[in-house]
Amino acid sequence: MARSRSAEFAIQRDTIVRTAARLFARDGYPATSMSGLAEACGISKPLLYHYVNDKYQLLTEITDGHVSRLVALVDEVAADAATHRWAPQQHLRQLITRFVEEYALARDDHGVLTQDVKFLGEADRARVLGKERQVVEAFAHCIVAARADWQPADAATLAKPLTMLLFGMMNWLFTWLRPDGPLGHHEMAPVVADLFLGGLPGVELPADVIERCRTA
Amino acid sequence: MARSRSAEFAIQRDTIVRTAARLFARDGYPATSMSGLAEACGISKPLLYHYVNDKYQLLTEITDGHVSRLVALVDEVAADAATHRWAPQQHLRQLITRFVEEYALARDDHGVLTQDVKFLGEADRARVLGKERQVVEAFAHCIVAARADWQPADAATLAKPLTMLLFGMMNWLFTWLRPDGPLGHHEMAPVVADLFLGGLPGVELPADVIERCRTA
DNA sequence: CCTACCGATCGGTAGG
DNA sequence: CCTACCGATCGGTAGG
Repeated sequence: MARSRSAEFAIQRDTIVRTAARLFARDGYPATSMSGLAEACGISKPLLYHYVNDKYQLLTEITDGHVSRLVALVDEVAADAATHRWAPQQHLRQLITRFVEEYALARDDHGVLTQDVKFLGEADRARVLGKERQVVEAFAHCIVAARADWQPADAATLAKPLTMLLFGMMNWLFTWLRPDGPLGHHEMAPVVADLFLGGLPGVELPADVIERCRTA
Repeated sequence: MARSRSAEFAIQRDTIVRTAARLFARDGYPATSMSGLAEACGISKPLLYHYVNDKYQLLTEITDGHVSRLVALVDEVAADAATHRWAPQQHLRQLITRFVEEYALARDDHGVLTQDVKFLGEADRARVLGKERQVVEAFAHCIVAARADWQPADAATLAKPLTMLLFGMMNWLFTWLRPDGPLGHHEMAPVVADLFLGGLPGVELPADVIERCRTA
């Protein structure tokens, strides 16, 4: 059965969005031209504008689509954790593994998310950052559960910063990990988990810093 | 005593380079216009071009200047380590502290280095990445020394990736740490060191992965 | 002849 | 679905 016109349209459009993500990730949003994108897609510029409204629409679609999948991934892993009654450490390890896997699959989209979110307008940026915050909170909640010795003030001060250190490792991964290198993301995910879970029990802040943050 | 004309020139020029770093870090190199830079400096565009040859010169100066200070910083800390006969763990902790301190002082420059190095020409990029590699190797050397149990193949496989995880945490720090927040980089540097040094002893890769990387 | 600097505009190219 | 264009703005420089 032949595909309908709208199915053909959706396929061609998706190719364009994938190509745009690749170029945005490589050159950055402002340095990517729509002519260059048309050329990379093997189509004319007017035809490109048959599939997309404007350059900005590509940016919102790539960033919002990716961060929405990350929010869904957090929920998926939480469901698995409930089913299997995972300890917080195992839950966090699974979050790390699944996120590194997703980042590898959506390498370009993730590059655009970390690099070009600043070019979103205020409303779109707020929506994307809101979803990022949901993801961060899921990780932070898991980290707090893994540190049963923390007082509420310790958790309030340290959970988010430690989460961001973890995201620093994961987000930075794909800036240096070569896809054709001997070590892939599949080998690195457990290393990230081992390093973070191994270091987590020993992290603490001086009591006066905790107190200052609590009253700030 | 009045400053000489060339001293006035150097001061005004430095102000321009600092402002360019701030705008590049905020908006990215391609999205920053020379008209906007001139306006931010409170001077006309022709006067801006009296101080700098072109836009690209600003990018090379900011990135190369910053990474050169990082290379010097590595040597400084190595000298301190030799003087005080620091253990590798203490040496690494000091590297982390001093680097986080330098990143905080040169926040804009570091943002430009991590974000806009791709807009350098081939020769300039090679020079900057070469200096980055020097810095990475100093950290990696320290990490290997801190893991006395490693065989040469373990060190060859794990040292660079672990170094990059550490740089991921440090480089990502200033994307989320608010300068006016209750927690500053001064409090976060020991947290980064505790987390990394606490997790380092427990990190390992399966023997077959080490073997595959050794023969790759 | 040098420096410091302005108002105006250059050749090209961006998104659309 | 292409050629031919636009309003604007880019990086960089002219004359005075």
